[in-house]
Amino acid sequence: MSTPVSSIDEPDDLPSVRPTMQDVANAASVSLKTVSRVVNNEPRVDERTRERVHQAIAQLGFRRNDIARSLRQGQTSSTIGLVIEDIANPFYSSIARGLEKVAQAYNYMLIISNSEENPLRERELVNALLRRRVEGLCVVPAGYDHSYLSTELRLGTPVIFLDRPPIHLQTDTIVLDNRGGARKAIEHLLSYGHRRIAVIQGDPRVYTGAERFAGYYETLTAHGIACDEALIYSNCDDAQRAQQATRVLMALPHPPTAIFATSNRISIAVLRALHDCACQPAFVGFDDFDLADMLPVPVTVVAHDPMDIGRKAAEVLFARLSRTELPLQQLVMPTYIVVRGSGELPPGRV
Amino acid sequence: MSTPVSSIDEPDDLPSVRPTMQDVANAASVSLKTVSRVVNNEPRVDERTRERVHQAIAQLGFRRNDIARSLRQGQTSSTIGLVIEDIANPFYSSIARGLEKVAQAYNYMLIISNSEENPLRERELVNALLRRRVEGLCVVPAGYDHSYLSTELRLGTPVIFLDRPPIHLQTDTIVLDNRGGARKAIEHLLSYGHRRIAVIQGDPRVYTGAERFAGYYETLTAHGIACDEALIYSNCDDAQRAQQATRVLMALPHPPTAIFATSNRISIAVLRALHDCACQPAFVGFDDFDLADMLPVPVTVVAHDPMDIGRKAAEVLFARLSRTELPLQQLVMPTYIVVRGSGELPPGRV
DNA sequence: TTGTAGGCGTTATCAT
DNA sequence: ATGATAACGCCTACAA
Repeated sequence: MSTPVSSIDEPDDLPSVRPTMQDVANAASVSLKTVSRVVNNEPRVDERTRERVHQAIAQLGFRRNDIARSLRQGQTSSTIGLVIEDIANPFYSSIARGLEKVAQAYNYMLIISNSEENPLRERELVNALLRRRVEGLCVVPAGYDHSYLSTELRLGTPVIFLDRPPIHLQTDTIVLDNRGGARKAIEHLLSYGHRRIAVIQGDPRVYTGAERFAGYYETLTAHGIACDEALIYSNCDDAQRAQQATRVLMALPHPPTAIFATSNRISIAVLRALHDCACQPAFVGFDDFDLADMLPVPVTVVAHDPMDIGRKAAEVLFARLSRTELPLQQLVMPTYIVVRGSGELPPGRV
Repeated sequence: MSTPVSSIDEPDDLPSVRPTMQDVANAASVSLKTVSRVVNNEPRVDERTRERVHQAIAQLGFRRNDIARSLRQGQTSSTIGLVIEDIANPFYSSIARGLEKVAQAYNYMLIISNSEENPLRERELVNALLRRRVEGLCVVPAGYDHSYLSTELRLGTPVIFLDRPPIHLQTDTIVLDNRGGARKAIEHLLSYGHRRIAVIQGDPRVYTGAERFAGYYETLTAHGIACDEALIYSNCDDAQRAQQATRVLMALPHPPTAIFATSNRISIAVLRALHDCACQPAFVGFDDFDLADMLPVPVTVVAHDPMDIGRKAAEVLFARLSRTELPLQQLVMPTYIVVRGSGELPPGRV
């Protein structure tokens, strides 16, 4: 073995510790401030000095520490936080994409974290993001009390709620026209002669579901149709339960002639159940999904543009960050029926 | 109007600037260090002092600045970076989910950025993440030269390549068994008697596509079947082109009896085209997708577990972060055939 | 139990 | 054109 005097373990003579501006300054025989000038492309640096500094930077593998940089007052972390239920869900990943697209244009980065629909985790994640000094926050809330954010709002951090409004807190919000979408779905089915329309929904306490159910209920009532309790199934976010509900519904002595599913995941479960039993009621689902047009009976849905939610949220957020005067935003994004076949099946064929 | 002496614009007397530990210390009449102790739950603080500090914290809305905290040597940013092509693509969002799941267990956060398959942007994003001192990096590379990361590796930042290996760089890599998956697909079709098997692929320079095509080519050759150039379509990542290729293929005087699509997106485009024309060759696609089992002819695919790629990547990454001795990782994740119907159609029905 | 001094890596300010 | 010095908000080390 050779003399283990030096702690250098690389074949070249480069140290394996992360270099700082001071290291670069030493290597280039200039002051730290000159390195800072070069790194930040400030003017008034001699060309030869600049060149020398650049060489030292390349040789040492120096990279400006943006964390230290952001510590200086006025400097920003250029980071925004997003809290969602599950990034693997296409609805949320589209929102994230829309957000990130705008963020990239502003040279901001996006920290994404998954609450898994757990109020406690939501709050922990929000706090963790704020401790990291994200400059703005987008939240798809899982909890039922967001007053814990009021101080943060007062301190100037823009917080935008997506898909569901905040509770006990006033801040910018972007939601879908859930109720209107459901109304359109039910009116569509009514216009094809359906009178016994079942609904399969998830947790009725979740805002979106509650609104969609309200749209269902209101519309039937408005058309003078009494809701048959036997046709209402709740807490079917789980695919198993949605399928079971579908089977029970279709086995009723007087089954529904149409089914309305209040979400993507429920729709797919219901369609699977209908696929297995041989019955074919009319069907409309809330949320569009891939290949809906390719199924044996193409699926009519209430669609919307999730990526646009993210984009709009980002626009509001960056407007706030740039201190643009802006009233409280309460945006409602449109929903619309996409007619494909399943929603136009006539009644009386079950 | 009352005297506008104070700059306070809130009804209460709370300042609207973000408080620091010093502010809390002043409010509680203790030293900064005592506040630090309370904030970090250190022992040896008098209960009454602790209480007073907690009150000041609550009143001022103090939140520890983790950016400043991480500046102290030895402290970490507890952040990892992920560079992918597009988070809205379910394959990548599943990877992200797997990663984030493990990261959350370690109390790390995940910064996600989209390269949009642009090598330049990939590099910019990687650099931006490193400037933010992410402690580790996961990259689905778009570029063709990753030597720019060698210095960073030497400095100790774990970098893991996902789905595609790095070029001109040695580092941990997790890819799918692309070639083996393609081989299984082709052997499956061969076992059902197919001899004219077309392939529709994307950019042949992209690693995954190249491997999958190689698997196709090798397997045919190994079985003594000469590849018919007329049955090979490349650069069909665009849905339009994939559909066009399918139509041209099926209009050949001697059309293929089976089609192999090398990706998710291509599969869906091909199936759409086949849906329109009335022909029904056997079909196997690489990548599974939602509702593949619900299409009129359920779709046989080469499947894998994207979330597991993310999980495994995170495990390797955190092992490296904890300085666990670990040889260079070159993981190959398994792929397997999911038999559903479309891949078992016999030849001679076109 | 509590406090003081110094430094993390950068930028702002002011001097030379 | 270049440099010295003082922050930024926090934690470590040590002292009282």
